[in-house]
Amino acid sequence: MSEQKMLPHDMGKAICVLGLVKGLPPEVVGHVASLARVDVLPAGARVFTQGAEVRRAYAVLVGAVRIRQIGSDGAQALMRMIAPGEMFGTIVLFTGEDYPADAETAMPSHVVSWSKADFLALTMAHPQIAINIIGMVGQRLANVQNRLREMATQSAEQRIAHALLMLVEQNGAVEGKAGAICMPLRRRDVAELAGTTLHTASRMLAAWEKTGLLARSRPMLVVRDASRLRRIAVGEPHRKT
Amino acid sequence: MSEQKMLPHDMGKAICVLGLVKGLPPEVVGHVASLARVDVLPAGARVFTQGAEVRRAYAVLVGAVRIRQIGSDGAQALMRMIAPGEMFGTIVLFTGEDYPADAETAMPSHVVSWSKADFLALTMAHPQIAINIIGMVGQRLANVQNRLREMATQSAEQRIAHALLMLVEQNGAVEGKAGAICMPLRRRDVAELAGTTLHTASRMLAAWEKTGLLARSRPMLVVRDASRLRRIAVGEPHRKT
DNA sequence: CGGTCGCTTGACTAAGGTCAAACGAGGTGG
DNA sequence: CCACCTCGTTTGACCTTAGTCAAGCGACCG
Repeated sequence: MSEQKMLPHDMGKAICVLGLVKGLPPEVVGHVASLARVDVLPAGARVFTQGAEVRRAYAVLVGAVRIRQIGSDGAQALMRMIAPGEMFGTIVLFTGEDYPADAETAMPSHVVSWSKADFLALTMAHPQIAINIIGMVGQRLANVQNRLREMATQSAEQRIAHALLMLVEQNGAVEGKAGAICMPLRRRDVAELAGTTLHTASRMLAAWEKTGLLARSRPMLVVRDASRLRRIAVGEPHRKT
Repeated sequence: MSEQKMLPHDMGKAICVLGLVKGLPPEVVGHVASLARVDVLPAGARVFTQGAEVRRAYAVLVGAVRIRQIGSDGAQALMRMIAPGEMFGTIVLFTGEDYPADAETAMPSHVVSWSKADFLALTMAHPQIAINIIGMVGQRLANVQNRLREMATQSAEQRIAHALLMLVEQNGAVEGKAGAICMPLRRRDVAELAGTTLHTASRMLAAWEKTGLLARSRPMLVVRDASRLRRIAVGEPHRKT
């Protein structure tokens, strides 16, 4: 795993993008930054492995990370894509369990991390950090619960639409009705995000590309008409009750 | 909403069952208890409503509470059943959003609660409480993520089996291979938990009752053979990849 | 005793998963 | 520079799961 330290003042700036340190005085941010380690990773590098003991908490500075969970039966689900500025593998530090998923870079990335001991100490020392973490995980929880409900009640088409919309929001690169998803996204990724098969996802996306709803700029996707996609996402009810 | 205060020393004892106050000195537990309110509610009472402003954090002392989310299309999903000793409507206090779901009693219940201001103040004053909350929500998140993966990859039969197993674990009333689910559970509840329809759930449960895997003691269910149910839950793979 | 609510059951259907095969682009080595 | 190999994708044909529609039953409550 290739790794390097940034200069302190660079770190301070880089760290600021994290919600983690919101509301903290600059000197504390500096302290948080001083404890951080930065790894520069190629695409496809494993950051941590499902079932492994938790040693560090992570965040993405540049690039993207795939968080994938594998069931005991071997079935895979893509829990989330991590965009720059987001943390991952953090909450599990507080539950004492092992990593519940695999994390691997989806493209060349810079990943910052803290040791478990340092991170726990920071949390105890600065209640504001704890509050920030609760807020972050609260939003994650709300997000996952929404996906759970969608998964339970909506059609494959709607779920795929929702997955794309989520990715667009997450990446923020929106202009007008269009929004780019700034990370490599394979059909299989979309399928696992939406809880469907590679084949169904491929058919659906191909159809949408045909109607100009989507465009592809090689490994990335561009949503050309977000409002139409949103209409599909809430679509006409397919189930009753 | 019928409501009453318990005597202080009773509250202290009752509050102790909550993971919230784990590791706290007795006098702090007493303080937490002194700020609590207890409501005695009949079955079917609304505790809070999806979309309403967050004012209080809750826990169940006796009884059971259904947490149900309704999508914009009207589709309903049962996010969780709350058993005695568990908290609900708590995390959202820290995210500043509205309640993301409805909460209503599934049977006559005693519900304890704290005001938002009190609860936040407690959290700031005692980092250990914040840590406990992160631990709780972390486990919730892990649980929901597991359900999400199951929802995405498993058959209706497996998901229903998982839902029942989860409820048995949650209620702890296990003896040998059998485990009672100590709360009223309608077919519809099981269906919404497992992300399937009333009809499919009914068929499945009826079949399992026929083979002696399950038994029904009026509004509750008893799992007669947990190991067989577990075998169904992990069942032979229905999907590839 | 009647009404409501929850449950059961059967017949039908369609969404979407499975199986199979082939294509295209990108990278590598001869 | 081309041949080849691999990985991701596309597409078609088929079939199963489970959702939909439609009744009817039984139990509990007022």
